[in-house]
Amino acid sequence: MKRKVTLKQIAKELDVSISTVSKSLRNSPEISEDTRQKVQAFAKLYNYRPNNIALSLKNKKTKTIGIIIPEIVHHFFATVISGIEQVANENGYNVIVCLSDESFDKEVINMEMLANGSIDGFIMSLSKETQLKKDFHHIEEVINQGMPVVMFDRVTNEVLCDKVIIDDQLAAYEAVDFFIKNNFKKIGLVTTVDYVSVGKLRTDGYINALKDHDRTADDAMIVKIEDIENCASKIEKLLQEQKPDAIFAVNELFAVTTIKLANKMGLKVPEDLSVIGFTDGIISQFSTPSISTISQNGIKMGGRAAQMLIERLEMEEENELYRTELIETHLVERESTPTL
Amino acid sequence: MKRKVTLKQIAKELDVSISTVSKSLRNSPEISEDTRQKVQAFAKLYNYRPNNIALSLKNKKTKTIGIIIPEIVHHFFATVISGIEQVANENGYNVIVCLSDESFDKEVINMEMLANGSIDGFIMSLSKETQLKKDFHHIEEVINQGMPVVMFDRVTNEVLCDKVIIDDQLAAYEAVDFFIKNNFKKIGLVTTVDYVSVGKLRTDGYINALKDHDRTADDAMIVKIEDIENCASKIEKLLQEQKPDAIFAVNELFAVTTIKLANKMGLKVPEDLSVIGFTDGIISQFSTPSISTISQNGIKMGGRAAQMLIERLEMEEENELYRTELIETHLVERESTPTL
DNA sequence: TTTCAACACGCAAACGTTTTCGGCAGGCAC
DNA sequence: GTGCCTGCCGAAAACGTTTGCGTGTTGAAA
Repeated sequence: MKRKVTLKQIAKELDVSISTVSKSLRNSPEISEDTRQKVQAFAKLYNYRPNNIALSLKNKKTKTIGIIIPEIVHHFFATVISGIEQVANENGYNVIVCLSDESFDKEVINMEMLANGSIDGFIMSLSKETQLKKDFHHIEEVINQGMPVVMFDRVTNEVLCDKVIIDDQLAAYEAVDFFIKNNFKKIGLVTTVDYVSVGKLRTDGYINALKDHDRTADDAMIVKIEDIENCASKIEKLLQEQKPDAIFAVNELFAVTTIKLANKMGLKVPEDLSVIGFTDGIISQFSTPSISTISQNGIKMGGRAAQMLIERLEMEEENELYRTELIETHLVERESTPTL
Repeated sequence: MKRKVTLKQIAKELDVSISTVSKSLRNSPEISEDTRQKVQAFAKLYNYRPNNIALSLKNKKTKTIGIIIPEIVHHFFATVISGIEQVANENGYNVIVCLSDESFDKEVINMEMLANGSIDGFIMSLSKETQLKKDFHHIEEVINQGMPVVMFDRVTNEVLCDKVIIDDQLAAYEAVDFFIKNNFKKIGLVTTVDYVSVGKLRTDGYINALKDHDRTADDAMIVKIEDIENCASKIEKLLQEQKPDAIFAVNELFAVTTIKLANKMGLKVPEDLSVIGFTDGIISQFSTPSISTISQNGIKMGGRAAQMLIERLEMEEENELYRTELIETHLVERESTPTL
């Protein structure tokens, strides 16, 4: 086993100083052609590669981006990571991934862990618990220490930083608008509890769309789900008692669950019930019927977030001007809505 | 903005030496109660945290695990990462994720990038291209440099290292065995091209199960798919010409695609055709009908891989004895197979 | 022969830690 | 008064880099 070779070892072997070796490898004109070639040959032979940690310490840059997300076993977040990783890689950055598991404490611990020099900046999406507690001091703190943060998807207005989101409210509006324009009468909503920021926005979009068409949003037509495991009865109740002809669900899990329950009750989708979901993930594509949905391009979102972070990292002067970028969405029509 | 405070700054403020500060914070008995308290109070006030990079350089340990996988937008790999992250976190490790995108070159570049000090060890699954080329010198190299590697799922016998896999052949055998025991006559196989290691093993399991029951594996009953985008015609041909009553598919994408095509041809699942897939992912759970499948616990797989790696990292003496651990699988019966 | 520039290289600091060792002062025993 | 021990602290090395600056040697010009 041959261990990694260092400048010091090369210097010793060739009987020159460490600085000579370093300069030779970096093609400094200070060094004679002769020794330079000798050193380079030797370095190549022993496959010398500078130690990243030492470079990080010296340069005070790690070329590493920290990602903190609630879950990775979630297609949307996986696509975002994929987008981040791609852009990061193109720019010579690595990504280090931490999962908060929707827990405030884990989010805080992970941030503190990474903030102590391991990374140059954060890309994150808030955990549910953090959104519930509205406690963002851990984020404020790293920003105060001069470490840039880019938030995506689940963001908050209470923290000043770059953000990249979709227009959740508008997207939801468009889905409901689609229903209204196509003459659906009783449009139900399956959404999250209000403290989930994106859920709330999508709920607002639903309500506004109805209002703008002179309909009232009836609370009986709205189901707010806290826990996906125990949501069946609530959705069944909505389907049974209100007999909606269309359902807008704020994520694909809610959409597919609604469809499954409807099927069990003898309702055919899309004949008896039309469904539009949110997030164009695996489920929407492959379930039967495939689900019409608001596409939310995670790859693009992650890519933009990474770009914004890297731009800020490589700016000379600091800039207090924070941007919020919108990633466009659109309705993907599939089998769960009728072709008209 | 207050930047991160260092030992040096504390030392200067309190007019003591750096070593005194360091020792005070680590509760060394060398330091008087008095100064110790003073230093600790000051450090707490300014929220001192040791710099990870400096510690890594000094200790020659980064407490970071490098993960290299073909894709993250793939439920199985996401669950594996989740499992790795959990165990890593419990042991004070972080994970840094790189994606090879199924490309040999990206796999090599990523490994070289991380091997230069950024991480303590690798957990990886081979890219398709690497499996095709059978070129593993990049892996041999990092192992030679004393950096432990744990491979999972897509592994190779040509590299000596710890591995964690499922018994792909046995699992496939059991799926086919299930069909045979339940009196299915014409059992088809939808699999990958042979160079994908796990695909080949599952194919072998299929063949062996047939042989053991005195049936011959007919090539006409086997479809080998290179590219999921252009597989429809091949599968349709199998369904049409051979009229199988059961299909074993080596992953869930193949399974759901087969079901969709069968539906299009007017075949009902499971009445006219039974299907068993592989990998208990989102698709299998939520498609209609839900798909019977061989469950492959990614969380457990990742967890075991992380344990093996960390054990090896924290061993004193080096140990050339490499283990291959098997994660058990089982058949999850759902709607795509008849209840008997 | 002296002077000076160019050339080639080494020294040392710096990044932020931890830890070994040595030193200084005070107190105690003789 | 001398010697020694102990308690407390600081200097310095080490991890692996990069880089500004100092220095010695060489050759040519004066």
